Amino acid sequence: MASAPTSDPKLALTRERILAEAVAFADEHGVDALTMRKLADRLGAGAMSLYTYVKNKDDMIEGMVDLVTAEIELPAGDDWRQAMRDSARSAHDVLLAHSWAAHEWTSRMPGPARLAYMEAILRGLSDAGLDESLIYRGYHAVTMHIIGFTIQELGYQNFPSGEDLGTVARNFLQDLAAADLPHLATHVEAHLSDHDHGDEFGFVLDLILDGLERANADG
Amino acid sequence: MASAPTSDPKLALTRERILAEAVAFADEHGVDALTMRKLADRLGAGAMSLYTYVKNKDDMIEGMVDLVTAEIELPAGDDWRQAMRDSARSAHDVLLAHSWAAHEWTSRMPGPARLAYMEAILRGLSDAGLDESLIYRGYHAVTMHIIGFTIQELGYQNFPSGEDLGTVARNFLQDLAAADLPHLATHVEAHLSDHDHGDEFGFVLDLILDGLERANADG
DNA sequence: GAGCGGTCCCGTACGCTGTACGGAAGTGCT
DNA sequence: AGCACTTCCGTACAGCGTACGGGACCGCTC
Repeated sequence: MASAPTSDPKLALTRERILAEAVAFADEHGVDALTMRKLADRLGAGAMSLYTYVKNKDDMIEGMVDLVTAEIELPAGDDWRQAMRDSARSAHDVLLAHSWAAHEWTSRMPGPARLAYMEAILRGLSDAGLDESLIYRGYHAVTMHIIGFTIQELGYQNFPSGEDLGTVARNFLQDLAAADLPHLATHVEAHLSDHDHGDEFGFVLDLILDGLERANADG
Repeated sequence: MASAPTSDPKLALTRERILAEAVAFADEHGVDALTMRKLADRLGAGAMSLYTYVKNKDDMIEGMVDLVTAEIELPAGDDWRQAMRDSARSAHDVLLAHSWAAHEWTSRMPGPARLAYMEAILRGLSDAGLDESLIYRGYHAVTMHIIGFTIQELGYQNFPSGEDLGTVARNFLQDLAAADLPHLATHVEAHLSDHDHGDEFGFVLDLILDGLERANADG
């Protein structure tokens, strides 16, 4: 058996492995279901062993968010609007894929990957030739849109599970009819109807980018 | 002692009183610190007594969000843009005042007050004469902005407490200088400088409303 | 008065959480 | 062989949400 290190039957514990497994777990079962004991089980380790690599659970989730952030494509290329759109879309995709991440993103300190992401967005706006005040505002407008839109989108997924969304929504519609909420009923119907409203995420993003460009031209 | 009902020294328990006290507690200490036992103590009651009026903690928080939502001024008046702006500003103020609420808002089913709020926003956009598709998209754009912007704003308040924001940010700036993040450093400096960037919330909202009006004219 | 059904309240208990602490096991170095 | 160091984890504790069953009081009806 030669010289068997601790990692013969099971891999050695590392911060990276812990964070990756934690992300996988949260993707499958949600962050709320993520506990140190269950995560340790999955890693074939004891709960307390994790604390060698992770200060505490908060620190771990911070690391998880940063790991996810690293998946996002940064804006790149000559056409700043296209670069911005592509990156925003990538962020949107990533945050949808890790549906717990958007919520955590908004309530935690940024790690290195997120700082790099912030820097890249700001550089993108700067490259666009916006003046300083518009860079400042544009940054908030764009990131707000990415996070806000995604969170809103995900909100509808959290609704009473068990039954599928369509059934739930249809029941919901009946309640709406009973109450006196005609516009809301129409809106929910629009959500249910298959006919496409097109690329909503991009639509609002373009509203913002158009507005920034226009303000820059005027200013 | 005449006929002393149960509510002589302390008020009787009601759902309204529980929710109101829970909101007050969350305002003071945050939702995370809110536990059934501590809330019951504040109400001069036992923890399990609350469950007569509240299905469980989730149901209670749903009720809290709805109570807070009821504070928001609904859009009203002939000028739809001004009505929309006023209501959005009111929502922003309310959600800032109850800094835990925006997060809970996005992950829970709407109660009656929130349904009424949604209906009112949709009616406002409908009154503006937008076509159906733009009402659909405009609704999401506007609500996304209100929630997203507020959450983002609040994010900066959650950062390591104890020291004041200025000190923390200045330390943070030094780290940024060490790393190679010049645009981000500039941005943080802009946050720290007192010189006003004006009404950012309204700026982005106007970007969106302008865009909607323009799209409606074009479409 | 006595008895009774109903409402309101809560003490106790259970399973689960994050994590402090102290010790065990294995490594490389002298 | 002995020692310092790292890596790992068993145990324990305080605090959580809440199921369950019982007690205290109300307004009734006889």
